[in-house]
Amino acid sequence: MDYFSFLMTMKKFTLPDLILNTNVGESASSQIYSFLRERIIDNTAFPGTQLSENELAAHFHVSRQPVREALTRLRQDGLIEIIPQKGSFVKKISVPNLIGVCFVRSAIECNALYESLRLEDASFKEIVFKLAENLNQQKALGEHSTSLEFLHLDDEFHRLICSFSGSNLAWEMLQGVKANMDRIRFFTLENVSKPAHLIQGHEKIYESVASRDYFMACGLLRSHLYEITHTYKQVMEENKEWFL
Amino acid sequence: MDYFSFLMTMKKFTLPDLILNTNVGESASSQIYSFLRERIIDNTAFPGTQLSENELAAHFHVSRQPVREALTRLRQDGLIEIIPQKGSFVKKISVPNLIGVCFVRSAIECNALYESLRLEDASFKEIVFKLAENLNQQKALGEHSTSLEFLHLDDEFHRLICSFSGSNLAWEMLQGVKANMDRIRFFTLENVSKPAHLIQGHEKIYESVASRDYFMACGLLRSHLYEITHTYKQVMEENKEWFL
DNA sequence: AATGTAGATCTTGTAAGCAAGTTCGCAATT
DNA sequence: AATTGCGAACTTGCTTACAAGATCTACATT
Repeated sequence: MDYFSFLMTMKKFTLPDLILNTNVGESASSQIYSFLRERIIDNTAFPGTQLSENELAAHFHVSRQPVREALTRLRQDGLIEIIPQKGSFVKKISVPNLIGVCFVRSAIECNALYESLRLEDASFKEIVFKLAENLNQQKALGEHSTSLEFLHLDDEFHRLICSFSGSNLAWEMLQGVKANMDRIRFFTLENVSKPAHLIQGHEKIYESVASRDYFMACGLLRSHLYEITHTYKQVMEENKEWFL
Repeated sequence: MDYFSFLMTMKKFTLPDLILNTNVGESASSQIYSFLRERIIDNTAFPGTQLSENELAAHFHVSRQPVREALTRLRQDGLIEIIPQKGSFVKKISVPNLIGVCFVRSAIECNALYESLRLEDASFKEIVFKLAENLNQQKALGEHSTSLEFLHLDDEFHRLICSFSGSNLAWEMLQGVKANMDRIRFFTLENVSKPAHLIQGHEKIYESVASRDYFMACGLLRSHLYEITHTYKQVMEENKEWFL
């Protein structure tokens, strides 16, 4: 049993003492925010976990103030819930929210594909080339990759699709609502939707895009994005208390 | 010259002393956040305005902490920029961001229209009925309304369109990215895109939706949403220093 | 007159402590 | 044994105070 698995068996979310990087231009609260956000998305801090300001402050060797700011930002992200005089808790995964995110993602990514039709040829080919590159990296990783490594490549693939819209803005906006979905993907990757399967999906999408078959690409992309609305059920079976 | 206009002529953003509601369950920081967010969207706190933590704390008769939390949330919304040891400033309006928001909105709202085709008849008719009701309210307000009143009805119209997707989630997600767009709409409403014109647009969209002409409705909605990418230019001419 | 430097005065970041509400356990009482 | 009540130990919200960097002004120097 590795360290993170061990943590997940504990009732309270505990951390090793962590020394924040004081030399870098990043503030303490910002570093704490990034750290906690990652721990929530990779489910080290699983749904329902209590995040105590005092405890976190002690672990990071800072006062409560920077921790409070980090928690405020996490609440804004919809990842935690702060109840006055009770505590701060990692939110449970909301299935309606998951479906909503799928809808928003497929709406935006498919429309980005549609915009690609208006793109000038050079720009179009540039993105297609980057997609091919990314796909090769996915294959190179193969089954030997960790979930986190593959997730980054998967994100990059979909970011490139969004860039067909002419800018990176659409993808950036998706980040704000994507966190809840990523928490589930972290699990399905190891159980149901393994990398090999996702790579197949990406490959089909890529081929349709490259051959400028918009309708096919759009349909495949939509199915690909909505896959999680089926696969989450298996994760839910094993961890019912994590879902809302 | 009314009070708000007066404020807008000043270099620093100043406020009258405001007493926060202590009896209500809402925290001080939350009240300050809501207040400042509205002032930024209605351009009382115009782009470039400095928001001093000390000054705000004095005006609200609280310490810096709740003000800091409010500012942190505003930064997360992309409405202000906090520069350490320099100050917090209302962000300028970004034209690329505006175009990005238009893209995201039209992608989501048009896809919601598409989902309406799968909706069962009763649900469909219920939303159409609400749209008609809303449209009547818009007409009732007429030209005698304030920008803010009309904006609320306009928002409700588009929220109803999003509800064709089966839930309110898509609209809620749009709120996070819509703020920058609303700042411009507040001006164009009084200069270029007057309510009467927008009501005409809404009416045409409504008719297409009601007669289940998906392609027409989608096209009209898209044009309607992208209108601001042309009308903003007039506002920009008069206030170049507010734009990025 | 132009320039450079020191200091006062801004700014946000962080620390430490108090206030008020919730929860949980232990002890006294019935 | 069951229940009730009090208190200790938590929680977050807010206040106050200090730290450190940025900026502007006034004065001295060239």
